[in-house]
Amino acid sequence: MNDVNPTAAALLGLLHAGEATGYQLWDTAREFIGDFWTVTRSQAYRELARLAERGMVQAQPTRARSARPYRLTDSGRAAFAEWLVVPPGPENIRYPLLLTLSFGQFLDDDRLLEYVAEHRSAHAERLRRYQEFDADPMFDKYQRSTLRFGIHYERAVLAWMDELPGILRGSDDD
Amino acid sequence: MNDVNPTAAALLGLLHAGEATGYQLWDTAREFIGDFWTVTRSQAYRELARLAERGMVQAQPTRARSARPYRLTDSGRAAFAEWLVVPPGPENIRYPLLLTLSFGQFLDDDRLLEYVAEHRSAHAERLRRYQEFDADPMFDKYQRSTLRFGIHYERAVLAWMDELPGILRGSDDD
DNA sequence: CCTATAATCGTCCATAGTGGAACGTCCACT
DNA sequence: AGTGGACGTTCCACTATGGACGATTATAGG
Repeated sequence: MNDVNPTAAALLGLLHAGEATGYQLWDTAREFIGDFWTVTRSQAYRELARLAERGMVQAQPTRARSARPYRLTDSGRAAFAEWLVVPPGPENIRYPLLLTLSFGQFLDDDRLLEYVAEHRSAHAERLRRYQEFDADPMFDKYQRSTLRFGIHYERAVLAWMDELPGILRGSDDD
Repeated sequence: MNDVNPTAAALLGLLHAGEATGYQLWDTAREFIGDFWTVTRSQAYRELARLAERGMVQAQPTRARSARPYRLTDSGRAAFAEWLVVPPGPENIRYPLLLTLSFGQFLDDDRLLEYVAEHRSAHAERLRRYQEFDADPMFDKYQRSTLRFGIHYERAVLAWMDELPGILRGSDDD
């Protein structure tokens, strides 16, 4: 009926804060939900166009730089509310490093561990950033909840990475 | 040049173990790399067709049930080797529960915690399964490495979920 | 004030990934 | 002999990714 996909729903959710252009929505999506729900620019524009067709958002007069803000309609608000009460599905992880690792028999272990080390610094950096945010009182409890996920996740990844040299170099057999 | 996408590369990797049909590849991919790299059936068939066009796999005479096995060619082996030495990119997580959670202000906390509880049991079950595998000596060190990721990950998710009631119910403000 | 540079904004396109419907074949079991 | 389930393929609609291209506006330095 009025069903929207999660990405469209996210845009509707963000539009509750007031009208915004595709670019702005993409940008805020990146900042607020980008760590667990990617929205590309093309996608934002396409979903907005579809939502407009279906009357869930309404294009406003264009501003400078031909910026076209969209405003949430009642129908859009309703569709968002409907989407919100659908039990969320399982997560989906795509981790190229693990894919490479699983074919490790065709590569040398040192190379693998280099890849791991490169990723490690990025994860350490993200953890540091998350922990800064965590100390910041400006976030509400929902943002804090997702932030806490990030912290647990990054810590797990780091712990795992620290374990890898022992596993890979530990034994040459298998 | 001979660049293949990660999914195609995974199929080439699996084909090192001997010729296989699209169905078989999909099935083994699910089992071996499915936890961090999903390959759908349609995708497996499509990538095989593309790889065949490019001469990286070769269709063998069809067997029963019009099963068409593919065999790795030298060119395919080379393409896989090339792919393997490309540093793997960052992971990509799509977690609908976190998306819903980030819009938690429009939902009641009890409902959110119900969603969390439902997911929790699935994660607990996966952790249990992983830990069984971890005790099994039949896995080589590369499989064990990816398995260890799963264990760290599931533990992190569970720890996070156990923290949530305190965060969501702890304070009504923000 | 002027200009280079960066940020904002939109469109378009090729490629990649998801999920399920539809359909046929073969096997095991009753 | 019939039937349910596993195997196997095709096709399709929808969703997502990432980058190219081009235009406009803000802003910072000279």
